[in-house]
Formats: sequence, structure tokens, C-alpha cells
Amino acid sequence: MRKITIKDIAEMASVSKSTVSRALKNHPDISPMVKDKIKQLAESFHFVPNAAAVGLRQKSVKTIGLILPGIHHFFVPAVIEGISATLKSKQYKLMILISDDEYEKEVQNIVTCIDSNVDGILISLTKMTSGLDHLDKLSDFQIPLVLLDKTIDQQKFSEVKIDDYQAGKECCTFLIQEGVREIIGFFGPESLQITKERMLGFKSVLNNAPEIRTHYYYCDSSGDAREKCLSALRIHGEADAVFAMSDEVLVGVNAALQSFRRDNHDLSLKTVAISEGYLPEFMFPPVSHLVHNGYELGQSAAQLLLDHIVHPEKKPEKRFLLTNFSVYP
Amino acid sequence: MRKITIKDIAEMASVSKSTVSRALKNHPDISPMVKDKIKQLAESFHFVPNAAAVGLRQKSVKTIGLILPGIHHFFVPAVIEGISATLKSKQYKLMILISDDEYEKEVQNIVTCIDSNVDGILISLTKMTSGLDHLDKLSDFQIPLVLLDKTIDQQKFSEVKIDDYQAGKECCTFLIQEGVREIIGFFGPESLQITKERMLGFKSVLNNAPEIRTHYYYCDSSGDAREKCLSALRIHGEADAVFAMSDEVLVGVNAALQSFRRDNHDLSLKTVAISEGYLPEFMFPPVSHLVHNGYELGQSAAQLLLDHIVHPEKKPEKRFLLTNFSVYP
DNA sequence: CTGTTAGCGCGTTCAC
DNA sequence: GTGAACGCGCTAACAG
Repeated sequence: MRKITIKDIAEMASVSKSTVSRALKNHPDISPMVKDKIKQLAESFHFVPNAAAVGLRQKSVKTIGLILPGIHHFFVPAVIEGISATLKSKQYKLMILISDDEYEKEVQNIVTCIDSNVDGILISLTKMTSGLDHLDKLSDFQIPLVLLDKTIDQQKFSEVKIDDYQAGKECCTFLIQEGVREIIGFFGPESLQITKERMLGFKSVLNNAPEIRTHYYYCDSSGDAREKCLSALRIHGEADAVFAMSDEVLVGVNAALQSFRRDNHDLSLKTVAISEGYLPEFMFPPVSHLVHNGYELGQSAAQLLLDHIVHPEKKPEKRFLLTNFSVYP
Repeated sequence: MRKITIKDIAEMASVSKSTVSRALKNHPDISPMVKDKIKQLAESFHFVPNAAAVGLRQKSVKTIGLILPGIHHFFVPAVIEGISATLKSKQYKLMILISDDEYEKEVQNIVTCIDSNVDGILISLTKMTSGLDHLDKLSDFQIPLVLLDKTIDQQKFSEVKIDDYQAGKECCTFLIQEGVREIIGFFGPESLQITKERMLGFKSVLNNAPEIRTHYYYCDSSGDAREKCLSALRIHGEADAVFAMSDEVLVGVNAALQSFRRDNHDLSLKTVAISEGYLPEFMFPPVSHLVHNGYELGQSAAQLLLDHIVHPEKKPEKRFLLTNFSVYP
């Protein structure tokens, strides 16, 4: 079954193609009568403009590229859902490219986006990315880009993330208010900007609380976090609190705490994390956490990118998402 | 900066557009000399054919649509990565549409795929989907479709999944070999085909073991699973084994087991699950599980769809993925 | 071996 | 108010 085109409708209505084209987009020149007739026809035959033809003509394929280091992480799916929901409402398509946490693939994905004539790019950087030279050519093609979550220090592009510094700060404050004395903090890969900022925020609180002892560990995976946490628990026998900066880290830390508790039934460490929110509730005991809402982050980033597409002159803007604590007694 | 076109290259090489077009795709008619020259030019100017123009001409936009009930589930991200990897190697683009587990949105997503002229569709059904009438119109447009993971009983389309019946069977067999006497089984939503099949497989083993007592529960979410597991543990005090049919269910079951253990330190239930594989290792104690490999499932489904696209006459085929046990002592 | 022509489906001048 | 004609970038049928 061939799909109906503007030409078919033109013949049925005995008008020209251009009249149909104009009628369908409410051009004021067209008389209400023929406009109605054409719209009726289009409706009843389920006419949908051919995306490739429109794209060719308008030099816009109404697609945005989403480049991610990977999607097996905990809150990434929520981010995608948020982006997807926002784009769907504006009739934009989403093309997902995965960098597998390799810088070279990230560069390649940028090229793919350019070659595909995307209207804009959303990107979360790999942990190997330390500069943004590979994004320079985007300006040649006027392709707007928004960084989300995993960023590095820069001024050229808009970005959306939680206030990582503030998040680290709040988590530390939370622990101190709970009256803890010695904290073990578990962080993600050292090279990540979010790791640095969360740690800085965390430490900032301790300036006013010099009596609190702290120990820090960088973890590359859940497994790594488990090992480091197990050994840390043995070394720092007096510790009474634990912080995990992400779900990935938290999963390992929680595993370590569980098995450590087997031999120390009375062990009770105050635990707090930054998390997407799904898992902590199902840990035992449930883990208090600062909610890092992926869905909202996705929505916000997508909306910001669309703004840039519609208003090419818009200046870069940094947006920080609000976070809330979910506290378990 | 305008992108370079075939026309630009034609002028630079003083040949016609069609010569360039043919040279670039190694048409045998073109003399090696001019072919080389044109390729040189194309290379040095980073020529990339305009996808919209090619799509318009070839009536194929080299895109496949992926329709999912949601992506917050545990193994879905892995599926997407598998699909993405396979498609990338064949230069296909991926368009992801989310149905939010609502039948109406699934129907709408099919329409979107048709309207977008995708070359093929991969779909995992929502738990509300009980028929495939909404897929009928695909044959009008010759759009091949492959079902993955969440399917219903049907013969019209190819599908890729694990052998759910077999998986249920293996898990039950595993428990029996461990010498358990009374099993509590936790399953997903009752309406899902995979739930039915996993349960049938599970029960099939018990025909030969009438002395084993069993109790079954359907769970709609992790939270639901936790509640039902807690109450089940209280009711069936003699139970010595637990089965969880998916990660989502397992998360809740594990939480219940943990908190129940608090009051029953010696409680030790043999636990087994069907899982994507990431989480069970980090539970305490680690949970033996049948690995439901999302990445491979994605790869296989994508490859099968591409086969259908290239060979439109290909008959529907049902593929079952092999599964392996990951056993913890 | 290579060029000319035509057209994919649509939007957009420029006429009338 | 409406239509004719052109072109977006590319490919393919037809010439030569």
C-alpha cells in the first residue's frame, strides 16, 4: 500500500499541490472553504508528510542525538524517559548513541550526529573525556549542544545537572546532624567532574567540624566499591558513618556492609547516599538518600536544547536541579 | 559552513553528478582513474551523503523503531545496548519509543513508526497488550517486526526471547536438587506471557516431586513483592526456599528476606532467581540465578530484524536464547 | 565509460 | 486566493 502524498490530495480536491501544502499549515491566503475540504481529505486518508522530504527541504530532520557513556547505570534510564517524553510532545525524534565510556567512541558519535544532520545534541561525557575540542566543529554547523550530568568545567555550552557541590555538602551536613564522628566516603571515578564537585562539597562542611574524622575512596565499579568498603571497615573500626556518592557505588558499599554485619551483629553505621531513588528503599536497612531525579533532569535538558534550537542566539545557561532528601529513620 | 554535496565534488572534478554518485559506490562502469580522483576529493572534504536525500530517493531512512513498555527495568538497558551495537555496525539508526506500559501509547508508537517510515520495528509488549490487531497495518506497508522478550502467543512475527518455560523449569530443578521441601515462588504481573510460561515451567518439575510444597504470588512491582514476601514468610513458616522470576521481583523479595532475618538470625532460605545478572552478586548472601542476558537478546533481535529487512520473504522465526546458571554456594 | 534527464515529496518564490 | 515552476541532494533509467 503506497502512502498518500500531497499530490494525491491535490488531485482529489482538484487543486494544486501548493494549495494543499498551504492549507495544511493554515496559511492565511487560503479560503476557509477549500482549507476545510483539504483538511478533511488529509484527515480521512491519514495523510502524514514524508519526513525525509520535509527534512530535505527544511534542512532539519527534527531529530536530536543523545550521546551517553553507557545506559546500564541506574539513573540513566530515567534520564532517557524524561528526554523522550519531552521530545515526543514536540514531535522530535531521539537517536541514542553509546560511547561505552571510551573517548574515541564519543568523538565518533559526535561525527555521526553531524553526518545525520541532527538538530541538536544532548551529551553526557565519558570518564575519559578531559577536553571539549571534539565539540568545536559543532559551531561550524550551528548545531546546539547541551551537556547533562557528566560534564567538565566549561563555558561554551549550556548544561543541566544537580548542584553536585551542594549535594555533597547536604549529605555531609546530614551525617553531622545525626551526630556521627567518623565517616568513610565512597566516590566514583576520580577523573569525573561530578566526583570532584561532590567531594569538594562534602569536605566543605568539615571545615566547621574539625573533630570529625574522614576517609575517602574512589571506586570504578560496584565491585570495586565492595572491596574497598570491606577493607575500609576493617581498617577504620571506629567509623560510624558511610557515604556513597552514587547508586553504582552504593550497591557495592551496601553489599560490604551486609557481609560485614554478619560478623558484627551490633554494627550500625549511619549511611547516606546520592541516588536515583529506586534501590535505597529496598536495602536493609533502607538508606537515606538525596534524590537525583533522572526523569526531571532529562526533561529539563531536552527543553533547554529545544530552546537553543528555536533561538539560535540564546546564550549558554547552567541549570541546577533541585534535590530532596528521602530520609529513613 | 555549508556541507559539501555530490554536486560540489562534481564541479571540482569536472564530471557530472551521476559519475560522482557511481564512483562513490564502486560502480564497475567508472574508470579507475576518475574513481580514485573522486574518492580522494570526497575523502579530503569529508563528504557524507545527505541522509534525508538518500532516504527520500530510496524510500528507506535506515532507521529502526524500538518500542518498549519502559526502560527503568533492570535488563532493558542491556537490551538497548545490544541492539544499538548491532545496528551501529550496519549503519542503522535507532529510534526509541516508550509505551509507559499503556496499550494506547503502544498503538500510538506503532503509528509513529509507520509515519516515520522506519525500515523495521522491534517491540516488547506492555503488560496491557493482549492482542496484536494494532500490528496488522504493518503488513500493508511491508514493515517487518520482531517481538522481543515480552510477547504473546502468536505466529505472524519473528520473536526472540529466552525459553521462559525452560528457565522456570531449570530454576525449580535447581532448588529441588538443593534438597528443599517447601518453596515460595514470586512472579511478575499475571497478565504477562513470560509470567505464565515461567510458572508453567516451574510447576512442570513438581509433577515428579509431589512431596514438595509450593506457594505462588503475583507481584506488580518491587514494593508489591516485598509486601507479599513478608506476609508469605510469616504464613509459611516452614518454607525453606524462594524463587523470584525477575530482577524487579527479586529486589522486593530480597528486601523482605533481609528484614525478616533480623528477627530470625538463623533463617536461611535457599534463593534462586531469573536475573540480568548485575544485582544478585551484590545481595547478601549473593543470589544464585539463571542469567537472562539482555545484551545478547538485543543483538540477536536486531540481527533477526535486519535479516527480515534484507529478505522480505523470510518466514517468521522464533529464537530462544541460551541461559546459564550463576551459582553461589 | 560517462553525461543528460527525470523524479522521489515537499515548500516556496513568483506570477496571475 | 491560487497555480506553475523550481530546487533541496541524490539515484537511476536512458542515451551515446
